Amino acid sequence: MESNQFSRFHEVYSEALSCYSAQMVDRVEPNTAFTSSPTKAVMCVAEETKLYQTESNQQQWVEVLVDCPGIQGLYTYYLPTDLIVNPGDIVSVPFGAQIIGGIAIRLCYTPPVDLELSRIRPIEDVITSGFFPQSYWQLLQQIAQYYCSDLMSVIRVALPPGLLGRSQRRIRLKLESIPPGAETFCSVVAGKILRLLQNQAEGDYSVNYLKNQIKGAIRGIRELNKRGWIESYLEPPRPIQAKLKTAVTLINDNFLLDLTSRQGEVLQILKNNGGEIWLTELIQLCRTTPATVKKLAQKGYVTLSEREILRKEQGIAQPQDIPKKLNQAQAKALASIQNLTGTAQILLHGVTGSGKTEVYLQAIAPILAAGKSALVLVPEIGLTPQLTDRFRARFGEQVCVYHSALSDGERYDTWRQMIQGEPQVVIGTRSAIFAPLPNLGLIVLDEEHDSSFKQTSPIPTYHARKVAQVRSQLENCPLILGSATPSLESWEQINHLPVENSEFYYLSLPERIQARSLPSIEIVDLREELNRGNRSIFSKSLQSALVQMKERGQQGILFIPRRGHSTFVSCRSCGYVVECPHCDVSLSYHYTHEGATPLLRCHYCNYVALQPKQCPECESPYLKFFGSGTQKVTQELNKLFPNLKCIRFDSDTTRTKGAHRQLLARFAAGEADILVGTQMLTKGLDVAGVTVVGVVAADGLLHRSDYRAGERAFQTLTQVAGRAGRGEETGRVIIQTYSPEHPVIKAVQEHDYVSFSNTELQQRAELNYPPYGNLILIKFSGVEEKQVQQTAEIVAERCINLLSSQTQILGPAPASIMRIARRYRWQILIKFATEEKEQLPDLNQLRSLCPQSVSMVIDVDPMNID
DNA sequence: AGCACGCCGACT
DNA sequence: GTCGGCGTGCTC
Repeated sequence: MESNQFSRFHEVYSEALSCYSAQMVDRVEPNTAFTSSPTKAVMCVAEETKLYQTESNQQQWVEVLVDCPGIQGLYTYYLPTDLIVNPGDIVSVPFGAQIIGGIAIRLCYTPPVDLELSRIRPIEDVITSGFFPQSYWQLLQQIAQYYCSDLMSVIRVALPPGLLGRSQRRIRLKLESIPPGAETFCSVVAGKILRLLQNQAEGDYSVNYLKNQIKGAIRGIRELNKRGWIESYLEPPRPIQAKLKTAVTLINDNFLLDLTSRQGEVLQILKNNGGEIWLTELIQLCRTTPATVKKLAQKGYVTLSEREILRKEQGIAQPQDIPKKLNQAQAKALASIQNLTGTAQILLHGVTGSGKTEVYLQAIAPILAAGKSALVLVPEIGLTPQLTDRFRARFGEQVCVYHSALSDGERYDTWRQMIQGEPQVVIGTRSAIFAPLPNLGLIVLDEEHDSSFKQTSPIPTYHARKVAQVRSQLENCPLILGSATPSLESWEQINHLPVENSEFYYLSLPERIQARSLPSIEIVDLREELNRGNRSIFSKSLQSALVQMKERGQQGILFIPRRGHSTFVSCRSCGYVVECPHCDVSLSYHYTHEGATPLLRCHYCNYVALQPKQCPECESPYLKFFGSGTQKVTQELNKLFPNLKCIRFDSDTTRTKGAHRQLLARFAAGEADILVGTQMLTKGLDVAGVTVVGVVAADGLLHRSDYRAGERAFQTLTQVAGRAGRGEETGRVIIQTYSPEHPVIKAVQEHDYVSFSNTELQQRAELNYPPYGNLILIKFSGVEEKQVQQTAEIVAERCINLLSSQTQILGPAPASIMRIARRYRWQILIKFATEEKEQLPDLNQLRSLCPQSVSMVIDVDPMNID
């Protein structure tokens, strides 16, 4: 039986609160985070406190940071006598016509001087009380500042979705006042809405839903309202509810004669089960009814209580697993990690298959034993069920996962369970770096080079590694960055930092576990292949490797770097390429099933079109698709090797929940010989039977305008190659390319991270790119091309005045894909030396230069600048 | 984000 | 003349 978590939850809160308010008030500095506060009185609160203390020592005004896009600053509310609010509480407040969420920032004895008392409205409710530990609040503020974002936006990523509620306008039918045949004498839109409402059981929809369903819905709603057929109302935000379950507790085991035999049996069973059990279980166990149990409660034998239960994503039960024996390098790394005290950053550079996970596991065990928690971040949790399974096998119930694919209820419950501070391991994706663990002992970023740790939109455009670094300092705990191909940022930090800065450590796992060798990598020159008359997308080498693989009963992976190399349709006669009408990109060919009309889809805005029968330009019927997507490769494979069973693994086949796990499980069980897929294959896939890895065409990765293209290509290819030969058999990797002499290809072939990174770093240094210089990308987008361009020019102009002459301002220039989803895109790139970061002015003020129709996003440390 | 208020074109 | 479009501006 679970303990009463609900009451524990509140105990934790009240404890936290006692030391909380004072710290909190100190930390709010009116001139940093809340510059544009409409409440000017903030700064003289301390003095006024004395003045008013004799008259009233009640803090009846609360300044609230409201959750409303485009709003910054604090709003003052008054505190109804029946509510207790503390700084840091999540509250629900009226705002205009709606009710929204917000954070109570501070309590005041006096209302702001420049505000009429009658305009101040009351706090509606307290949603969650005092959970932000001191260092957590600092983390949020520092991150907001670093990423030129507002505090509320950072709070939004940190909190589970739906916690900050928002009221919604809904309409409902007034059945009694609708005349028969109503829709025949009202407008078409009104009729549509009427019919929709009539088909819904309650006759009730949110206005937003109707707006999405029917064009011009607002007009129809107004009409119906005027006719008096519907009424409109504001539904207050419904906070996520804790899920309750009834527990039955035995309180009197002195069974008297007032019991029927059935009741006696039930009590006996309850007693045998430890005296406490869920009502549903008891009913099932005794084959009885709730009425019987209620009767027992009336007679005073048992009590019924509502207990909160936590919805937690349950992994498949794992057999208990014990720590594995470490090889020398692993043992050395573990020892170094365990010697650390306080904040420190460790780069754990281990080749693919070197057993990094085992080091994490053994590093975490003593943390848990010491009553602390650990945070493990991974690129995409859905892709690595294997990792979570291993953690569950080792730590059982102490493991919980936190990522965006969880339902709101699951996220909310997991989040609250984390606050309670029981020692636990949280495994999650990017946003889990904000997991509110009060007693953090270790943070691990696995595959720290992975670009999914960076958020591109919406703001804040944070990188989980940066947040982890700040957090590790604030929480005074170590941070492990693990990778086979460390990001150049992390590598540079370790290698060229002054030696006396002992906060950084480099630990290397240069060999695979059990002395397995790294796979041999063969480079195939596709130009030569063509010269020899092989027009298949598979080289002779790859073909023979696949045949051999099948003969030996082994498995293989075919990797297709899709981005930049997707299948586009073009005319053989005139070269016309079918493009998306909303974006400046070509449409991709999608094969759904045999005989279906081919669909063309835009990867940026999801626009779908049928493939034209003939070229719209020259009317030639010869439209052909180019490139090799997963579909085409699978088809070719089936044609060439009909006896090879393959599984397609891409965003088309893995869209549904649990699909990743299912496909991987089928593959691991040997149901298929080959897994064909895109980027998703590169991460954490560990199937012992895989001996062959083929890269169909590496060129899509190599030739890109982005300055990070080389780094990313090296990482991706190395990671993919690393999937081969993880079992007994040595692996074989075949990389097909038109540019075999490319330095990235050479470095991948030699497994030579060091020489690759040195070359790459040299180039970065010359051009002052990260990690040597810092970048900030300011992105503009809007429907009106002229307006977007003008705004970009005005902002760039202001930047020149605002920033020091040391700072380079590149642009404004149109983005390389100039239009996405009908919006034109321009950008400005700011490049500056790391030392200047501190003196950078607040770029957020540039927002005031933007007309409403142009959106501006500040991307600090952008990953893509093309 | 919503929802006011307010200013211009197509109708009774 | 009014109705109803949707462009700015405010919400404690």
